Amino acid sequence: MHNTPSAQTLVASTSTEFHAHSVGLAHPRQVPRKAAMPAVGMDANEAGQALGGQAIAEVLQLLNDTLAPQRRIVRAGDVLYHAGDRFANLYILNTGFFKIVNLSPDGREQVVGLNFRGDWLGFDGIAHGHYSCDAIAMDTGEVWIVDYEALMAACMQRPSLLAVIHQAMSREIGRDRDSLMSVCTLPADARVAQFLRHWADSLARRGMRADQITLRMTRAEIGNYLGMTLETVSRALSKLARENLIEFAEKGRREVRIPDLNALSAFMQRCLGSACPAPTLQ
Amino acid sequence: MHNTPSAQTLVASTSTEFHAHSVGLAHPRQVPRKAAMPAVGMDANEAGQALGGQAIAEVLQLLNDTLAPQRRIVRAGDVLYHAGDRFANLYILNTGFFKIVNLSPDGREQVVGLNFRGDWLGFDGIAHGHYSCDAIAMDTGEVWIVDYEALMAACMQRPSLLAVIHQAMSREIGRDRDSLMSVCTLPADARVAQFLRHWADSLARRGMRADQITLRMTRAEIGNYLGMTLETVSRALSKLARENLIEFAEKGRREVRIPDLNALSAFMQRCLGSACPAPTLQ
DNA sequence: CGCCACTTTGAATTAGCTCAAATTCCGTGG
DNA sequence: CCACGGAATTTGAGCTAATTCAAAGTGGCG
Repeated sequence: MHNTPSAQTLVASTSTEFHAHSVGLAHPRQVPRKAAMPAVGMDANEAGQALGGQAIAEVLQLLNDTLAPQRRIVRAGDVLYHAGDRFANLYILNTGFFKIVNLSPDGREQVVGLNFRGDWLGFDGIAHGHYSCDAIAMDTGEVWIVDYEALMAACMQRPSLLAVIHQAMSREIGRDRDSLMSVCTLPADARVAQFLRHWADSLARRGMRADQITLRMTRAEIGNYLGMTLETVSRALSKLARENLIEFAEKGRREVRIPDLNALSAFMQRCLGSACPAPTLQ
Repeated sequence: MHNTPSAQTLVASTSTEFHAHSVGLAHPRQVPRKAAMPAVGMDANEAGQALGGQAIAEVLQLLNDTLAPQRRIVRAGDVLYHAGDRFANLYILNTGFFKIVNLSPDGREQVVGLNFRGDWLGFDGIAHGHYSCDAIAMDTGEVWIVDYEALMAACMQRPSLLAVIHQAMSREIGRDRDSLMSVCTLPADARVAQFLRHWADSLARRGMRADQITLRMTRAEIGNYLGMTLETVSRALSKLARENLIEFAEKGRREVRIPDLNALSAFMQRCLGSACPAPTLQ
């Protein structure tokens, strides 16, 4: 792998393209060795991975009540914060979609996260007092701005608020690790399938329809996020369409219908199976 | 890429075997217990990256004073917690060395993190009330066990303690994202070079000698962590040795001397350069 | 209507994987 | 102390998934 950052530019961070957001990797997490697996029907991982729509609403409510955060409307391409900016705020995404882009000194650029409604942004800035990546809106949306110091002060009064934040950070850590696992262990086709599945799950969890998703990123951005070239993304999508696992809307290739989510997961497994006899790791 | 989880097993997760490095005894281990090693001569570059040895000592001191955490001695192969275990504690690594392994339901296994003295373990469990990965000792060491609830209670009294924890979580997020970027944007050779560089920097930051590192993982484990096969790791290391960027100890190939860290970084850049004209990713 | 960015698809190339064999290590037991 | 055996490592030789290069197709928008 290793797709060179070069030529095929990631397009547009700041471009005007319409939004995008996330999906990441969803995939089913471990069957907890000894555990109580929750939520039926939904991916184990995803089940707890994030709060459901209801919970998100509650958190937003709580924040609104305790801190009356400032609002900010963003449009596609707007940069909420830049790598290197002084850290002062955390942000909560009320509507819209963001991508998180890591930058290396030598010019490499990597999409390391995609965020949906209810997600927090800016945790990366706490460690060093400066954000370590760019947060870029991929669509029109609204973020709530929370002063970190004020938030901490509020937390001292309300432990439940603190718990909410810790859960959000913990979830972020889990998501990032899942991303790494996907990139390291899945072949390209499976990664794309999982990407779609994750996106759909993310929408579903928030109460939005999951059978009809609008990719808010170019093939180049998806490829960057998944660690492959835009051509490979395109080929993978074409293959999925050929096998009727997805359908493109009549016009434009950004709208994707997913008739059967489970079929997508099955495809993923098939990709894996066709190369690995029997793990038995450990 | 996509190295199949199959055949080449990752060795040992849950096993109790001493696996590996029995080498453990015969080499320069980390600094003694409570020595507050000052970390002189550390890499300027890395200085701000994370807490230095001094800061780590202070944090340990603070924790010791406020919570008198329980201690646990671990030996190579010991599992601190399993994916699925009920979350109750966070852990701080006082001495030793851990790997964090993510598991997927279908048997894939992915090393998603490596931890050194001063690092926290267990944040991944906060989100869902269950740990989402395995934490496995790779050498003899000591961890301090901190009851999460008690820690939160203590934080309500001491905001500075809370800040410490948030910084640790934030750093973890940053590290994970850097890993993803490495895997996605660097060719195999560069990834191995960066891995060594990172390891050395981690040691230096903690006041240990960085020119002489003992890899406590098999080639298979390193490969898994870096998203490549063990053969590729081996070839990359051989290449680095051929170019005199590293030297193996007379006996055994687990001990690596790094004459010049900057040369390693230069090598990395060279790997990149030899394939990419000019980014300009805007 | 026409430009431009995005996408698709094909063909050639290659980094990294798979398979295989030889070598070195290291722990164990005689 | 040395021989034996399993595990880890190295190295070579194909093979292949994914990349690179190239060209044609499509859609959105001024």
